[in-house]
Amino acid sequence: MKLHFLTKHKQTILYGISLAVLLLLLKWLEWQLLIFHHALEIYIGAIALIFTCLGIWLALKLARPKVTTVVIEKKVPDSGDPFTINHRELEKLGLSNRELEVLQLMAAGLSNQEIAARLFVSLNTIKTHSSNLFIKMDVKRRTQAVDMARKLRIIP
Amino acid sequence: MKLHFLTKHKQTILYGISLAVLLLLLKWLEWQLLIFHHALEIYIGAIALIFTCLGIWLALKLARPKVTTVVIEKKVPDSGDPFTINHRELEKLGLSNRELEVLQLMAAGLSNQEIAARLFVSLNTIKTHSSNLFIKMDVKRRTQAVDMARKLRIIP
DNA sequence: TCTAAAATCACCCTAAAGTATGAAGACAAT
DNA sequence: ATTGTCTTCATACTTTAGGGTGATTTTAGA
Repeated sequence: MKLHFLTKHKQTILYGISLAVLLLLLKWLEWQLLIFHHALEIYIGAIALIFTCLGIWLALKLARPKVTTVVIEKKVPDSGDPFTINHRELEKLGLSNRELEVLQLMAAGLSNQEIAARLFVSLNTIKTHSSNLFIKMDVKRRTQAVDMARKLRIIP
Repeated sequence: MKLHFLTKHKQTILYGISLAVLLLLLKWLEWQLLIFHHALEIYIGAIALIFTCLGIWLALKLARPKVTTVVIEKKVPDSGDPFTINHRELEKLGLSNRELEVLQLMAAGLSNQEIAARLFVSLNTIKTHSSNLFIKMDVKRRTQAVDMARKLRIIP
């Protein structure tokens, strides 16, 4: 039981010991201060330095690592079919017809102005559609939207 | 030049100002110490606390975030072609290494600002690279460039 | 060593993209 | 009839992209 406790909390115990050593060091520094009365600035500086390092160390040790999810497409050899639309992903996004059209024209490299002309609507309409589809796809830019759409096989 | 310096080093300047404020605070604390002579422990404690926080803050701000990558494999029907770079087309375009890098990051949906950060160069540099590659590829926009690059099999 | 291409950066300016908000008509479902 | 979504459009504003120019520094080759 005791041994298990030791092994399990080895980390914590080590931290505790380190802290104790640190406090001893501070006490020693304080004692030094009594001898060299004009070393206050040095003492303060040392304290600052030590605790800055402590803070950095704490942050690095304890901060939870950021988790990023990366979708990697595993290619599966498949017969001839070059491209089939992934209807499941498409429905999951909830894009409307018009938004999908705009997305496809974006992927072809058209500007909003050109898309508007192609679809016989105003530039503002295209901006609205694009903004909405960016929100639905959770992206910030058209290039991201196109990239994601390709990865999800929504567009060729 | 000056304005750009201000905007680019805004972060750094803010850090500097924060540090200055912190030092002022310390001076003030020191002055307090002269009045309440028995507050040394409190003073030291405050220093320790402040600099621990500073350390934590520094670490969180400046340390590159640890990234744990969670890979989710996603099966995608593939036409048996595992993408081979078309070196002939690539040479025909005459893109430089850096320009190709920028193009690839564009295709991943990054903004010029993000590309600059990724490649550790300035925004202006990325703009220059992108302009040059647009000329070489004879396109007008990044979206067109990405589309053409995919069609020419220069990027996946 | 000299040179040409590549890479870097800055400044100014315009164009395009994107954000936020509001609104109105069409149309299907309840 | 009311509700909700889609589509359309506008206005105002901010941010990003892109064009043009000029410059310095690296780097690789003749």
